[in-house]
Amino acid sequence: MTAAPIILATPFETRHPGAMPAASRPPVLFAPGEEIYAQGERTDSLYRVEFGAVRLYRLLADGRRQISSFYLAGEVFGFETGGVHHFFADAIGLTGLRALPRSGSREFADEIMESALRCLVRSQEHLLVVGRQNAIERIAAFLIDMGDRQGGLDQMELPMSRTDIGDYLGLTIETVSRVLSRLRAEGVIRLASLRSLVVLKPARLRALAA
Amino acid sequence: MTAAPIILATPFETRHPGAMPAASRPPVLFAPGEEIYAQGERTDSLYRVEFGAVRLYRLLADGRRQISSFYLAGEVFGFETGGVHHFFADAIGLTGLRALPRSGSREFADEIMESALRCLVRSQEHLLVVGRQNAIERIAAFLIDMGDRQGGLDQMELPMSRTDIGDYLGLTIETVSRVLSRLRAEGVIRLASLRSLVVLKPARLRALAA
DNA sequence: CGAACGCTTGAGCAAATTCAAGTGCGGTGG
DNA sequence: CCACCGCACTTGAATTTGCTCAAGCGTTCG
Repeated sequence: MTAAPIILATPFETRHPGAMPAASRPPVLFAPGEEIYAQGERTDSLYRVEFGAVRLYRLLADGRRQISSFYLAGEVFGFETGGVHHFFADAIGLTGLRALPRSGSREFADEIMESALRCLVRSQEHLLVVGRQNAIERIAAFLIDMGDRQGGLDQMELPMSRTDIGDYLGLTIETVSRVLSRLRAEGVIRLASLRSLVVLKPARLRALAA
Repeated sequence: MTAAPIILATPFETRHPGAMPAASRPPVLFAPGEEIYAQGERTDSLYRVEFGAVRLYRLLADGRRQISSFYLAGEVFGFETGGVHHFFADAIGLTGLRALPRSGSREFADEIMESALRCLVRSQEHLLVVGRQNAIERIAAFLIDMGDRQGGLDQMELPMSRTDIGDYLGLTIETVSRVLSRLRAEGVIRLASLRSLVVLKPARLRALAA
């Protein structure tokens, strides 16, 4: 949640990608936990994740956090209205971003539109998970989604912490941990390490997600 | 959830607004509970609500339902990707819709884009409510939102049933009812009728929503 | 080696759900 | 006009799910 103490020895580019002129430059680096933008800040560009992962979230006054989405390598984020960010965005691990120009050709605009709409559909699908599914179903749906977005294999990396997963799924960190333990105990998944996971019984996992 | 037995004596227009040619025609009527479109159907237009109200939702295999949004008079809905609907939409009460052309001038496209992005922001804000707030906070946030969308007065109509409200907020109908009863008992709201509500203590309601 | 951090696990608790009766209102028919 | 019926809503009691609080574990880093 707070910026990590890492100091990037050789910043590739100016610290603010919005100021970056063209597209074919090296990506801007963000340290683990570093803020990309804050709610209320002005926005003039979109970002594509080159490597690493990003979390988008909102906060309540008392500190409760809801992560609305994660963005992995290759994905685009930063859609906003009125030229102002409505969410916070920060890098999860060491992350490289490339700014995309807001304006451009008609085809490019259409592509952005399509991207924004996919984002909308995804967001509303996630609402179904958070609003109407129990803890096991939420975790199962999350793991399936993460797998699909990492090439559809049954091996995946979870770049985010358990707290992040909880704040994404509307659960506490303890519940996330308990459900993962239970899935492990049942032989549905194997945790190669804390952040690296193999699905041993994909069919079973899919059944749990429904 | 199912189409009401009302038969509209004189349909203003063909039953499918997507087929409607221009914009300046009388609106297409939908009976209470009537389906506007289904998940998986092809889409080629957007809709503006002229009067009445619309619910957009998704279903789980076992019948659990999550309403992702309500649309009231003046609001636009129907944004989708790949030309296919990802949700079900139906009329809540007697509802009039006007189809908007998908294509058009650049300014019109920009307006649609802005509308879609507002929709995205709204959806992600709602996720915070469903994912991280308790029953009282959810109902309070819902009432405030409904009031704002009906002119910002403290008097409002709730066109939807308690079941709809529950399916929107991720609560059961009983919990919705209990919370409304409690707000009434505390003098925060007054229920003129089941579907008509007055906020007596707006400040208190706002405090509860946070 | 010790401290810090992220994660796991357990026990008790609270909030919301489930199950089960009621209540009231609008509409229909006698 | 009034009684009845159906439906949406309300209310209560018991249950369950996930949360809170608390302790312990393991890995990493200074």
